[in-house]
Amino acid sequence: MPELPEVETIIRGLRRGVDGAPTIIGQEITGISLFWPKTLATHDPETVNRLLNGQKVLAISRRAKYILLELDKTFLVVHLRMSGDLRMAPDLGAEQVLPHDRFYLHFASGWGLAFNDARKFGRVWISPDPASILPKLGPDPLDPSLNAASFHEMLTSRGRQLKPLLMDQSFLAGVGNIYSTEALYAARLHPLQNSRYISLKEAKKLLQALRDVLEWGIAHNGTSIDWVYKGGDFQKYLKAYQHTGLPCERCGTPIEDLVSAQRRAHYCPRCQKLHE
DNA sequence: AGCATTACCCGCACGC
DNA sequence: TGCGTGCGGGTAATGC
Repeated sequence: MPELPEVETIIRGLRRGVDGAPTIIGQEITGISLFWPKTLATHDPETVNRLLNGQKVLAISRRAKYILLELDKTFLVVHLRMSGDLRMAPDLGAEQVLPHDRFYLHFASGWGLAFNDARKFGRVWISPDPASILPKLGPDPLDPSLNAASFHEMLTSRGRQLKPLLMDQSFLAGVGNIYSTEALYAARLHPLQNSRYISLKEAKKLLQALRDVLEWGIAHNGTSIDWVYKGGDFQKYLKAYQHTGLPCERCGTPIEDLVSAQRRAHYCPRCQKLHE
């Protein structure tokens, strides 16, 4: 389910405990179960059991859309891709509890961490050095050290369509289709606008829009737009994403959509004009 | 040649 | 029932 707000919501739940489950922090691993072998990208199950057994979860965090579970001696790195989910559940046995459960971490407490993933795109890595697992990633839009001037420089030095550029994780890390669409709408920038001709003022507005949309999404526990992800309600506040044919909230013009880099983009043809 | 950008593709559930 | 679609990104292909 992952864009940054959904990943943040999942992490927050695991850290604080949710739906009667305890926090994941401090849980001691007693073993794993693996129902879809491709899920585990780095080792065979026997090696992983040996590597993880007896270790405790020290912390949970994220880098871009990657979830990092810090253990005593290594890291568990998780990417949920399109349809993955992580949940704490009691009494996870040797058989999967829900359809599409792919991987369990069993804890000494009797609770377990389940990795559920209908589309089988998600992956789990184990490494003492997460940086060696992660691909080249751009700055996080929520990182306060990213300022308008450097964002402007990033945009104008690239000469690419804004929509696919914002979703390029090596350019900016954590933004996907929903929140890039919403941010461009809020900033009144066309999804196909060439980034080379973005003004400083526009860059500042776009960065602020990205932050507003992401923070608002986090505050609403993410977006539950289809069967993939439940629990969030940010879909109630979307203004452009999947609004094709509906009137623009600002000017009443019907929202249109187009496809760029294999991904759909929704925009107001009147508010979001292309320019040099 | 070498870097930057784009297209294909991976399982599956869902809605028209 | 069949078919298009998709909250992602690695890798191959192509472009500059």
